[in-house]
Amino acid sequence: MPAIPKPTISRLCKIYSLLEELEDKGQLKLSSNEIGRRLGVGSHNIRKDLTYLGETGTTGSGYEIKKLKDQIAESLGFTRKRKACIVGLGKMGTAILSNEMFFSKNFDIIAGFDTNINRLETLKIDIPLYPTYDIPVVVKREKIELALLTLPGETAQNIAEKLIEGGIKGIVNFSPVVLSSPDDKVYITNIDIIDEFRFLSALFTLEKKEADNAG
Amino acid sequence: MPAIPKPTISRLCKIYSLLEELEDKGQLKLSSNEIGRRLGVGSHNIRKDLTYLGETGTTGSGYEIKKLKDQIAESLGFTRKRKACIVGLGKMGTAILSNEMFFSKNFDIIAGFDTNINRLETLKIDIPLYPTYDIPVVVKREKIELALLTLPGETAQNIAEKLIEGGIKGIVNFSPVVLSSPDDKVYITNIDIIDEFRFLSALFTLEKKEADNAG
DNA sequence: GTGTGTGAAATTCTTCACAGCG
DNA sequence: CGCTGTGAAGAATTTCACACAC
Repeated sequence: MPAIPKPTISRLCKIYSLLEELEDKGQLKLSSNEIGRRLGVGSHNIRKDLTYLGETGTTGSGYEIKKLKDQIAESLGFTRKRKACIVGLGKMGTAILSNEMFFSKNFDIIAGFDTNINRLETLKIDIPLYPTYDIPVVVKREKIELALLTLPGETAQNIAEKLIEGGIKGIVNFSPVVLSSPDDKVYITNIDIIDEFRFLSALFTLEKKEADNAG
Repeated sequence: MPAIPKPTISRLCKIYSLLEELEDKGQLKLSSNEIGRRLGVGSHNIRKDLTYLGETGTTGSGYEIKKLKDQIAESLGFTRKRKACIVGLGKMGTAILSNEMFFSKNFDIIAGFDTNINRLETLKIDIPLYPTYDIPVVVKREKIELALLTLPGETAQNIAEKLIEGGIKGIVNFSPVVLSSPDDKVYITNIDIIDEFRFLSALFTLEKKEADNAG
């Protein structure tokens, strides 16, 4: 079987979320058409994506939600919970932590870190908290695989290096700087709301320019 | 000139952020190599991206930061500020608002909305606040182009329709549901931290499977 | 020598079109 | 019939390789 393309992996993750949502609502089946509509993608594309899961169940009238979900979980490795941590417990970090949705079935947030030691003492969070200089040792000891960075600014790169020193495998960076991986063994995803706003603005602009050229 | 590919637009937005950051630090020039390293992309790719800006300045030893930034702004429409709003003023929404970085040079957040009217009265935020049923009329009146959704759950789709009714042009959805655009005139970006964690987990898993197969 | 610019090649990804199944 | 599965065609994107400029 050929390797699964990155865009397909990304869509499968979203499909998985969607399946969770629909399963909670009690829905049992759905079609590639419905998935496509919900994700803003053609149904062809969805069906093609699903072929990478090996056999996807011979239905005929759509996919069985529970089964499909299990197959994605199996292929993509969502069958066991992974350990994660959060670095930066300012407003942003605590907001994300308090959002109960974050305690997903797939991840356990087992540690929090912050540079400000006083803050650590006042927070009412029921996960162990540590100062950031403990990152390498705690990450290594607890075998933490994933980290979420919610730092106010500049410090992100510096912290990322501590995480990597501890052997972290992936980082989702929510801090307003572009984080780069010094090492190709560590995967980094940068999320930046401003960049997303810019992306959308660019789409408006380019769409408009095109229309002007056509007219 | 051919249309700019979407992936290129996305990278140009990130490059723009990077240039802002470096400009603030007083740096004057940088090479495609440096940009590529910071973004985790090949320098070829960066150079190719930059050719879509028309002439990018005949340098020879890298790009002049200020000039390149202006060219991106010009091509992608970052020359004027766009009006934006935020819907959902729970912990997440207020955290993002209080993050001063969000008051970017490119966007003005001129309104906030929340369903909970009592909450609106207690918040100390210096932008006008409205209940969500006012969304269509306020968005239309203020000519708001962009919206950030930070809602706890289910309500997102419903709110999105109110925004569209008001004539919004783009939505960045931070709520934990996949939002779909009922209308192709409205661009929607879904950001979901769990999905990003899943994506990274999938990469680990697939990388490992591949290694196992090879061994 | 270091670094950009770019057509062409290579690759990756998406779309199509249609066979096959319930 | 509606819906899935899939090889083949097509399109979009990335990578390459080398000419040119400082």
